[in-house]
Amino acid sequence: MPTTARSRQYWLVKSEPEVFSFDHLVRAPKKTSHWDGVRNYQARNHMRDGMKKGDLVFFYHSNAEPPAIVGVAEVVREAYPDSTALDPKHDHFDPKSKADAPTWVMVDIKAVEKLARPIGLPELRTIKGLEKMTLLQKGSRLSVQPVSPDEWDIIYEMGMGGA
DNA sequence: GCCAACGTTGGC
DNA sequence: GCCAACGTTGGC
Repeated sequence: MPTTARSRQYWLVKSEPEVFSFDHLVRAPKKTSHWDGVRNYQARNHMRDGMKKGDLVFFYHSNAEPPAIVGVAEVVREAYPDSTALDPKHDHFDPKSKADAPTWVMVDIKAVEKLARPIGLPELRTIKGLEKMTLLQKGSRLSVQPVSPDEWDIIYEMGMGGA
């Protein structure tokens, strides 16, 4: 099997809707925004090493009532340096990150579609087949996390009201 | 607003 | 290298 063959991967990103909601993304120019401000190494690694153009992303609203998966986005640009880490005036400035060796990266994501029905966290917890989903693990705070194809299919089907 | 869980920092 | 203290995340 050719090693270049690689099927699309799936992800989930969290955002507080008060700060940046899925609707913000939909209304952004070209429905696209950089996903900056990630300051966690594991999340950074997922963006830097895992996210490829064409991968699909669930957009999750944290600190919402209820917290919920609300939309689908697509990776349209792969990891590049997060300029907000290099700007001393920026909230997300990180003095340890250097311009010639940036610690933090961002990707660009584009809104694809809003779920016909948001799938709230309490409901997700009841779905068979999602027991191992990273989002649902106790104490899980990872803001960029992988989603398995099976998990993706289950949630997408529920959200788009098929069946 | 509370607080449990997590990640990071820094003293030793 | 350990680990206590601290800051943050994010559900409730």
